[in-house]
Amino acid sequence: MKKGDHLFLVDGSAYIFRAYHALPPLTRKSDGLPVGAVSGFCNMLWKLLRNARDTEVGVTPTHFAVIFDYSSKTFRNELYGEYKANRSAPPEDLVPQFGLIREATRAFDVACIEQEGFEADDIIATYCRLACEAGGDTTIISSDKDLMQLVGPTVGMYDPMKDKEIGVDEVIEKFGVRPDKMIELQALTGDSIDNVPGVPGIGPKTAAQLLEEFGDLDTLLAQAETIKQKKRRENLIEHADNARLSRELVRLRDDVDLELPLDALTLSDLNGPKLIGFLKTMQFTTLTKRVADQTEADASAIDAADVKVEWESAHGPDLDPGEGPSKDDVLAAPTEGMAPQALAEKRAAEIRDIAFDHSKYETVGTLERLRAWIAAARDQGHVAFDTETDSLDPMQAKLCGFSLAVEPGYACYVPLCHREGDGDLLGSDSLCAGQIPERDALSALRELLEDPACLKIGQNIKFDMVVMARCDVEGEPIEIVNFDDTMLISYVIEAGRTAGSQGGHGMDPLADRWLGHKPIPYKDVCGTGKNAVTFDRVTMDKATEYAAEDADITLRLWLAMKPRLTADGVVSVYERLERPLVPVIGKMERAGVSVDRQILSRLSGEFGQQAAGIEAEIYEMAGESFNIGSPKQLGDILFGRMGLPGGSKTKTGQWSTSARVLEDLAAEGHPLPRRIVDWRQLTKLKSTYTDALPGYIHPETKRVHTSYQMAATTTGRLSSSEPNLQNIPIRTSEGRKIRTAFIAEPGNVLISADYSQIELRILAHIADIPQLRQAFAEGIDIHAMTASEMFGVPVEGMPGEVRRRAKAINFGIIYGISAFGLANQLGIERSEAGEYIKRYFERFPGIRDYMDATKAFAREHGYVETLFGRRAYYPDIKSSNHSVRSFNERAAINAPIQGSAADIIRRAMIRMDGVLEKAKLNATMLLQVHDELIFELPESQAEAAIPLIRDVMENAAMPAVDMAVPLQVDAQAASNWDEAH
DNA sequence: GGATACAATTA
DNA sequence: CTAATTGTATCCA
Repeated sequence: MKKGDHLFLVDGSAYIFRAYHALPPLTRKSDGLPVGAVSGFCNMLWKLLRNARDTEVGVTPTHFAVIFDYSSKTFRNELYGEYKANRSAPPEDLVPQFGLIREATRAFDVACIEQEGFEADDIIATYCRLACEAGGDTTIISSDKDLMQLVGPTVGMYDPMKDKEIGVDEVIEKFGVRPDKMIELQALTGDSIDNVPGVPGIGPKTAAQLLEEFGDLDTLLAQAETIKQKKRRENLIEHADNARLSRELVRLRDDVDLELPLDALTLSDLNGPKLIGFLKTMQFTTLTKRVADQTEADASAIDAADVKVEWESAHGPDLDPGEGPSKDDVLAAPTEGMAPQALAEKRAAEIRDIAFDHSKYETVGTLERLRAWIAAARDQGHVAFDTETDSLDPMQAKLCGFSLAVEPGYACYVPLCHREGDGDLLGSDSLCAGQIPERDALSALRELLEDPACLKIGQNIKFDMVVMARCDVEGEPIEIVNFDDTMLISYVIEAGRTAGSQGGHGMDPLADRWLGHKPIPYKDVCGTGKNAVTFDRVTMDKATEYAAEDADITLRLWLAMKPRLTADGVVSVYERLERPLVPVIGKMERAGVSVDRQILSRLSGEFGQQAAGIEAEIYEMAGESFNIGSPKQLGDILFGRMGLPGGSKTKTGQWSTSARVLEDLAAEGHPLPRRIVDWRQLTKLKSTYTDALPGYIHPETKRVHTSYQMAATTTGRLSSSEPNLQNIPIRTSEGRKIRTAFIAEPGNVLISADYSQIELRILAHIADIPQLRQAFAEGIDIHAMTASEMFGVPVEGMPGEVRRRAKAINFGIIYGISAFGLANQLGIERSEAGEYIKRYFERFPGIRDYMDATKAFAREHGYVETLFGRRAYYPDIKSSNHSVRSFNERAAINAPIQGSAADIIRRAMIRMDGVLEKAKLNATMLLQVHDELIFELPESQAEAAIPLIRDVMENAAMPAVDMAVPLQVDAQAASNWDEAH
């Protein structure tokens, strides 16, 4: 470096925090990766490097470096252990941006500097000194007051956000002292964010005045007795040592042993293609264009770079609590942007105020108009999309039309195959006029749906995805690439908050809650009962009002709700546990499972015959015939006419005829109740499974396609319906037979892989219970271990009954145990159950601590969290009604355990396809049953697939959560589900 | 036909 | 004692 050269030093870490807080949240279009701070950083670097002459800095750099903090552990912590101890962990959507900003620096071909044991400020100070000695000038890109001590004749500062230079005069204007006195000024004022003590009661104004009066800090402290103000005098005397310590903490070191010499910072020519590759990866279209223009590169010829994003690495540079925003940064933010919470509220309120006007919706009848709408959508970068079909089952549904919304109030409906005429008389109905030929409309639509640069917003978009995938007009299924789902956003921000009467995450309740709007009821459009018609028979005017409104509402909901993800710190739950799962589950639903009709029909016959036999026996014993399926009639017979002793009663005052009660009666020697239980079991198996399942076999695929609900439970579990394949019998030998009807295609096998004791393992991890952790680490029988701890019985030769009780207690713990419930489960007295619980807590005090802590957390915050940050709300946990409150407490204790297990298997499912594909295995994931995954694949590949599947599942928590307990997965292959499990 | 009660099935 | 769905009976409009 020589005279006339100019060094730019960017305070990278400070900039990251400042940009994060000052700029509105921005996420990458294709995958929701948070990139707001990265974008701000890139724009700033570009400006500094290319337009330097135009800015007020007025100079062009010859040397350039971006400097980051490496870790919060520096020599200052040895001086003062509490230094920066107040700082909290950075927000979750900032974490992935730390690494990206370093990548950005490299893409700009600028030195990227961080050094262990030193703060960025010390490195900056050292380069400043070296540049000064070489006769060059320096500009520090920062507005941090900690750096102002370096300002002098050859060193200036520049605030890139306010586009403002800070020189000697500006420092004096702001703080009332010359830059070389900044150290002493800060020594007096201290800094609550960095936890620099200072002297109490002294702020910047007083400090400047004192330094002016006494000249320097040592003189001031030596002559402190002469100060008139009593409090100030006492504080200065009492905290003199703190002031001296603070001076050492704020003084920057300019003697860092640099890894990179000053001359290595010489600015090289910009590598346009490299930078463009990075910017394309980030999808910063405006800046990409600008860089391409300036460097005369052809952006379209450059591929997006392969940038690694580590959302989850919990350790490493920038990530320990040492790096919260400094006070200056936080104060600077509100003038330039808004806090995420305020922004979310403002946005929601603005959207709510926009009125609905159904008359403005357009019916699109020509390809030109459709193209115009699609162009508007692409121009905007996002569009709400909704399909209209003739069925709620996406595997049956035929597409009738679709709607788009580009801005609130601007929406259209594109009818595709609306018909008119009398459908009952063959051939008398015909396609309505004014519709685009379906093929043309769909190929235009494909362009939009498959364009990764345009975000498609749906309400339960999995439905639309399955419908569109089945619309393979050109032989290729239509994909929806790059999407958001308002149902899932709602689920992530308010699971549990809106349960019950308020009505969950469907469009109608969401529109009511967020927009104060009641959508046109479906009944008003299609009628009800036997007058109901399918959507393709609705007149196009009515269809447009209804369908376009749906897209309009979806768009508004997205605008109103999306910012809440950032405000609540749950972006990663949505992006890592919900959104990527949508196509995975869509694929499973489309795959379906093969069910053997013959086996079911044979079983149905068997069950029917047995039930009929038992029915006759029952009438014989009862002395009359009655409706066994009616609990009311049954109760009258048993407890009225036959005079048996009743057990418990139901909440309506009826005698209970539950299996529990009937089994107790059977144990007392009455033969009839036993037969009732048998009859009920058989009729249940027949009606719910063997009779109903064949009706779900799809006419074309010949397979059964369940529907998974992603937003149905409070805890994060999926649910399955139509048919529910998550409650196929397994407990009894009769029931198990039903599983033999779930088969692989000829030449294929089914693999069932299930987690062993996942919830107890999660409990052992969360509550950190040494005995449980050890037992799982050693792979020993967990229920026997519990029994042994509690009852002092050795595991060897333990009676089955003892282990059974311990097992019930272990389950009870996961369910937020109560003496009442445990007594019920084990059929013992409540007092005895209470004794068990007491003894359990004595042996495992950590469990009680976990339960108390969880309840306290839920009461304070109104929600609990899983290991992965998913929230479950329990608004009634403060209820004055004891049973309501207790119920909520138990649910709140259970939710982090059940929910963490649900999160883990979701993670496994999301990763699974990629791993199997990479290993060239043609395995299809078919079903999920909470802790189990079912696959179908060629028999020859089963041996190779099993270890792979186990590996993905066992390591699914990593790297986000490093479990203290290993996860264990058992997997087997067989030709049917019964043998595979 | 729609809502509710009760009993069954699963993890 | 946690989380779900389904089928039948029953009551009500």
